[in-house]
Amino acid sequence: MSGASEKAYVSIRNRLLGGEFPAGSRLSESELSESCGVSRTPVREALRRLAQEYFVRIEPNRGAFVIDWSRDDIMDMFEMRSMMEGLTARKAAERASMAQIDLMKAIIKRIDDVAEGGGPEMRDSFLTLNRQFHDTIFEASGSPKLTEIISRFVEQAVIVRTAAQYSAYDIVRSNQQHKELLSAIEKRNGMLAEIIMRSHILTAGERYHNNYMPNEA
Amino acid sequence: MSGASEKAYVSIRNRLLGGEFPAGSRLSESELSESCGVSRTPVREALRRLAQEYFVRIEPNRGAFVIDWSRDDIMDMFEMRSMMEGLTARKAAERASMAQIDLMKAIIKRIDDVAEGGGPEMRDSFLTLNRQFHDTIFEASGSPKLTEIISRFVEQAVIVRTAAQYSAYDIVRSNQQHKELLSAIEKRNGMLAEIIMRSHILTAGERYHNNYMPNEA
DNA sequence: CCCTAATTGATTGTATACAAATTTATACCG
DNA sequence: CGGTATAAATTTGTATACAATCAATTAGGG
Repeated sequence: MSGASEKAYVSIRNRLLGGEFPAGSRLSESELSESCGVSRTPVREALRRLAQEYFVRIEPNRGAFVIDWSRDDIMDMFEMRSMMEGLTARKAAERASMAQIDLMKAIIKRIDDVAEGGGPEMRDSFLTLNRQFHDTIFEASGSPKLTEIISRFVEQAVIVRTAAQYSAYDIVRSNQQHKELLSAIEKRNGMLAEIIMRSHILTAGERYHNNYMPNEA
Repeated sequence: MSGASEKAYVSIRNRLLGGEFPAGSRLSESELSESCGVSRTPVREALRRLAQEYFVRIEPNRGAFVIDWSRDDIMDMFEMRSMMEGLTARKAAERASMAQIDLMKAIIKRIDDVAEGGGPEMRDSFLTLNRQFHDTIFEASGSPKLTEIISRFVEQAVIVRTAAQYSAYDIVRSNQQHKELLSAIEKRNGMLAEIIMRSHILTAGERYHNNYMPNEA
């Protein structure tokens, strides 16, 4: 997956996220091949990968088309993600090691620092740390296969696209939920951890809904 | 995806399900290309597709390896599936049309007939009808994108592999749960429908666990 | 004798050429 | 003028040839 294939994948994916291709439009292999500077073979591979991540839909003998996501679709994805990550949180509460709990504590502290410090790179730092926190939960759940499937889901078009631009206040609020979640995990209260995680994801969905779709479109 | 690519996919998938390739073993593109009667190009495409369905894992520059699933992994998958299909059942209870409810009724009736009739094709008929029933729930949930994602999940290696060989008694029992589920949907009781569906899937998981892994392996 | 390094062999990754299918354009008929 | 059928052009699908990477083996040095 490295070399030309990866190059094509990154290029097309970035352009899709940048909104260069309108929803429903068709992606020509030849054109992509030219603009990516690789041959059609790795372009085809990249398109299949993007289809797996629901960026595009491939119709046999017709090509790749940019997938359109409705508001309802996106909220459904948040709901699904809330269930999936809720499940891992419950398992993490049952199985997390002390080292993993300490790591989560450290990440939470760093997120607080980031929110307090502010600055232009605040959001990027938060996204990275937030990702690390959730990955640690995955790790602590002790279900590698399950975790891989959910990670793949989180990599999907919608989820990636909805990586919201949090304000400092939003970050503090989100991190408060992290603290509550960690507390539940420390107490080995799986059910509580699950509910808190679901709430955590669903409130993120609500925030997205309010921020990015204030009016009917 | 038709033609040579589909041919390679079906061939490799069947052989994987038939246990021809041991877990962890490496799949050579050249050998598959030869045995499938197509060139390496569609074989590579088929392997990527099988990687998406978690039949194999592809390591860059190293090839495709048959994935091994532990008992815990499989039970995790049932748990995940129970949540996913529970979600669609809840939505179906809120949105199902009369025509869809009637269709489910008809399918339930046909499953009862199949169980009563017995015969050698009983299990195949049940699997088909059972699939139709669950697909109707998906359809009735009114969330096409969500449904597509879940359908893809159900197509995965583990789920397909665990399509258990039900006895006539098991079929009757499973169909009883279908009836309870449909009753909840008719009453527009989403929460009840969700719980019944989750129970339905999890009991299937238990049955698999008991039937196929009676002893520690 | 063991460990390291280079070379050989084999396998995956990429590019290109060709085949098949679809879309578009055009000519013909009603 | 509209509709259908045919034909050309474009695009995807497949096969093959070549390049790059990785595994194994062998040669060399300690």
